[in-house]
Amino acid sequence: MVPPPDNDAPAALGRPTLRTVADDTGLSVSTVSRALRRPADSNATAALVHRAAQRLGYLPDPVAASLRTRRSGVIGMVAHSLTDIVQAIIYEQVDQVAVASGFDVLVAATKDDPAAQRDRVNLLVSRRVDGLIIADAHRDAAYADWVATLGVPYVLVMRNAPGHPAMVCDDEAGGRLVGEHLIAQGHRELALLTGPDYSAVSFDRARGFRAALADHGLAVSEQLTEFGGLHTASGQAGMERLLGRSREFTAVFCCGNDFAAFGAVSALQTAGLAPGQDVAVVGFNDVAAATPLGLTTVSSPQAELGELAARALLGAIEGVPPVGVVREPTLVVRASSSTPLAQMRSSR
Amino acid sequence: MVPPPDNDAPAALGRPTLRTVADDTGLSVSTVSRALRRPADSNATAALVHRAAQRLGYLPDPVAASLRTRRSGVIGMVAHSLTDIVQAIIYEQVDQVAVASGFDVLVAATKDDPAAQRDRVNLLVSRRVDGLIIADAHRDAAYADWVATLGVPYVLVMRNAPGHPAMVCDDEAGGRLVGEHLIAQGHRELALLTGPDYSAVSFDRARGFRAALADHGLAVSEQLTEFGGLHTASGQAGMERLLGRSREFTAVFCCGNDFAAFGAVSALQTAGLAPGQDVAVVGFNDVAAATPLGLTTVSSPQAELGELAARALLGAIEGVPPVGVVREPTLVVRASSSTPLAQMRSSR
DNA sequence: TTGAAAGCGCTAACAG
DNA sequence: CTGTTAGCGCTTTCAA
Repeated sequence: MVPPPDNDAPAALGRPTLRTVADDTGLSVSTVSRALRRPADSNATAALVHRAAQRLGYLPDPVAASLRTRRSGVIGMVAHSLTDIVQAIIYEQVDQVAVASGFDVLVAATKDDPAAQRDRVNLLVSRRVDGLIIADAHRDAAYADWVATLGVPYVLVMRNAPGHPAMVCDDEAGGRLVGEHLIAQGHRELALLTGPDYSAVSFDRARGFRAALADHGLAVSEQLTEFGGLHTASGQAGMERLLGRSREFTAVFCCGNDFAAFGAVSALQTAGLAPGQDVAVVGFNDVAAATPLGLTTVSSPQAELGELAARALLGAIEGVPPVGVVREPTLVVRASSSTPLAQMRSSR
Repeated sequence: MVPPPDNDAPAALGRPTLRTVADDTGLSVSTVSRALRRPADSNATAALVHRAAQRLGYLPDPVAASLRTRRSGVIGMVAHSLTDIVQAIIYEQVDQVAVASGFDVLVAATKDDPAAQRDRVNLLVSRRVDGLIIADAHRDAAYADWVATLGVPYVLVMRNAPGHPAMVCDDEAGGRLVGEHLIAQGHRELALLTGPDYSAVSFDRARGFRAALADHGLAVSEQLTEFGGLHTASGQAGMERLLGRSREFTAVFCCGNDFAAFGAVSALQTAGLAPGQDVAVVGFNDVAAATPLGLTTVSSPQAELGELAARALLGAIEGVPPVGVVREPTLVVRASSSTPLAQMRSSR
């Protein structure tokens, strides 16, 4: 016969568990578990247990609890890249709201790769996240549609996808603002540096821009359209290709983001053209460096969208169906586009 | 007498478990568990089990496994903020290396708040992370010392703390490079916009800068020292305070980072001073926007440090004690400091 | 209120 | 190689 385990033995090595606290207080594990989830002052036992737990340095084990309850107090956020400042800002807002409500946030970056999107989301779900914030949705909604089948509450943020709850900026309006502004400045030969088409964000901005031009009987020629992407390097390369083909434009809209615009500015400078003086340049997002650079750009309420997304998700976890929100962007005019065409150096 | 549970009953609703696969194949749970961890082609049973698992849509439950094995296949990274591009770059490298080795990464941002540092690390540890990457260490090593007591493998990155394995840039050398450069350009009245003193990074840069000046019998006066922080807003405010007090400087080193330098540039512009022409400006990190702005700065191998940290941590998890690495930075001279003092507009 | 007991899904001895 | 048995630490019926 094997001797019965000695339940009063001090817990082996390692962190104290409920058992440790139970043995210490002479109570049962279940009583301790309950007591710990009441306020410390609700009850004599609760007080006793909280004190003992404190003294013993007990910390709850969320993974054990999670195994049992099938919820984790964690929400997952999937971004395309956290080196994109906009995604980082959203992440930080989400984190802040979540932590204030007793949740924690796990992030995952996917680089917009569909395989990574599946893998990361599956991991998050395996880890029992109570909800998902999707910041890297694609226009073709296959990804978002799949997320919706998972049975986990979710909301999209920044990037829209048809038929899903999303907290987004009105990017088409943003594109229009830029188009109207440049036309008002006298520009007629307009170039466009696009962002990735799979993102509703850059797609809609380009559409709005084109729509504004169309309203004035103008258009961006094929010739003056190039891919500018989301990075300084891709923006620079795009502008170099553009310049290699034509200099018959007086303004360019970098609809991907300000970083692409920074790259475009570099390329223009290298080509001996002064942004704002020879070619007007407009970006999107109004990141910090846009100010000292004097870059005209469109400001969108990124932090607010992150906060809205987090709140909507927390609501969804409580059973309140999330409802999408669209916020309006504003144009921020700076030196890179504030000189009317007529006064620019090489205006034709 | 309670009837024995019907083990052959189909698993209730919900995801298939090992039990589901076991029942389906007529094998035991443990056999299935083992088979699933071998290659599918190692064995007739393994093949059978893998096929069944596939067919039933079985996905392993990492939280259950983690509860049992006390390891998770997850490494934790704690950063001060992911909106700091440098921290984001490090995160992405860590993530990449980790994922390639079958690990996943959980991030947490602390804003350098000690309470948040404890909370977030505790959370990560509760979630059974197999190792920790600390990117927000402080110079007073209380935080790092505490992390070391946790019994979880860890490495520091970017920010050093005495007595801990760290992958860092030689920031003092970086500060020296800046000092030598500005002196060589003819500057004698030098201002310093500091970063937070709790970060070894900005502290060491300031020290190196001062040491270089001292080598030439120069010094930064109290009068010309201001806090510039790590953000555009704080850099701008710092420069405004500086300008409010004195214009007797011809160059400024913003040792916090390039964002602080961007803020300083804005403040100078607002004051009617042209960076590079009236006042030389130098930043640190060489972020993307430094190029179009023509900001002189110091380039440090951030991505490499992230990669090194991840590899060192993975080694540490295997039992190989991590050893710190120091990488040398390089100066990148651009327009904001390339005009010698003698040729600058308001040189005295 | 409290405690005993069962079990979340998995892995790890230990026998066969 | 296989199955049996025992938990990991926690929550949650269910009785007392």
